[in-house]
Amino acid sequence: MKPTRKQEIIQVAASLFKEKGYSAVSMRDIAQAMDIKAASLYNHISGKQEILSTLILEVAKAFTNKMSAITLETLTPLQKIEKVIEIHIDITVNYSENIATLNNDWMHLEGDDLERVVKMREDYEENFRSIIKQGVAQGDIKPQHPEVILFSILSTLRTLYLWNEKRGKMDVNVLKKDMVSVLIKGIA
Amino acid sequence: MKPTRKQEIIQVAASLFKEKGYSAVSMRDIAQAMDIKAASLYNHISGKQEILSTLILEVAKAFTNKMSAITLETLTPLQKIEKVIEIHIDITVNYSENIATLNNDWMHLEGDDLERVVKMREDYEENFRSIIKQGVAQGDIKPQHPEVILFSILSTLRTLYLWNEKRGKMDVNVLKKDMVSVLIKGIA
DNA sequence: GTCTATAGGATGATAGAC
DNA sequence: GTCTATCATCCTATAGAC
Repeated sequence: MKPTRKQEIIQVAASLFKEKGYSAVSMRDIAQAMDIKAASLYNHISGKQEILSTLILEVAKAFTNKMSAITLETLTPLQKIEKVIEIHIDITVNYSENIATLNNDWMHLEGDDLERVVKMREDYEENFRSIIKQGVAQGDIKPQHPEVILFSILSTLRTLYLWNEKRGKMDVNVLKKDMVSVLIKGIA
Repeated sequence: MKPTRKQEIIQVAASLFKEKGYSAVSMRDIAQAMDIKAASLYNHISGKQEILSTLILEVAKAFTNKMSAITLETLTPLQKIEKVIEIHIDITVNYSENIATLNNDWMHLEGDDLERVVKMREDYEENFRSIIKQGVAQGDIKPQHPEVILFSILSTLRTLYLWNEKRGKMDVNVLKKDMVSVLIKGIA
């Protein structure tokens, strides 16, 4: 599929945003990377804000959809956590630049988009928290502070995008197995 | 100890940088937060870059020093990892805004400062990697990919600063114990 | 779909008065 | 130590020609 000009702009912008952050990238930077002038961008997009919200909403929706699908499945809590780890790796492989922007520049969203994304993130976390609490209640997960478990797994998964160079050489399925093992069974 | 005016500026800037990122905060923003005019800032600091490099170098040095001290101690690899987790929590409690800036805005450093900080981070990672490899060699740590272990622990520790509101209610020593347990022994 | 030209405002930083 | 005034540059975005 040949990308539309709009999709091209968003992809180029995503790569620059990942490198320097939304605020440090100008419309001129994006245009220069495409070998056109900044004014030409506005024939395809309404402004810089549209690039940001498109980029972030795309991947935020992916996470939300996958997570609610997992919640509905009939699996043990530990199996669900395993699935969460796997979908995180899959989405990271496909949207690594979007995730950088979601993590680092969500606060530069404006209006309804900001509210929506914050809400999606809260819902996601709440779903994850429920899985952990259920695992603790069933005795499958250690009676540790659920917040500590949630935080430590989630921060590893959320920064996976930073790890793409080293991961590049690793097979995705090997990475999934290792990650599941380390996060669930520990290292000792 | 009463902070100097310069230290005040850096502290106020750190808080704003943590919230919106270095590039999105103007000298006028910093001045406004101190109830003075932007031009007055230049009586105390040479420019925005100086704020950034002071902030980052301060905490980068703290990590580097603590890490090389641990390397020299006579402990088992697992005990060393335990110590690394503990010093990360301690430094995060004391420098939470600096760490946000180190993590998110190091690429906006210029000249020698940029090189120095990148090198310090590489050295830090290399020390950590050595500890893990030694643990694997001795059979104390699972023969998992050392990179996966390194990455998963380090990304949890590096984003601890994001967790200060929830952590606020938790005792630091309880947090250390839980974190060590989750990261080393897993959750199952 | 891209260009030139430009508006209108923000930005980092300096000069010089108090 | 802070101020006002200002400079030179950069920013997002628009208008209108091709």
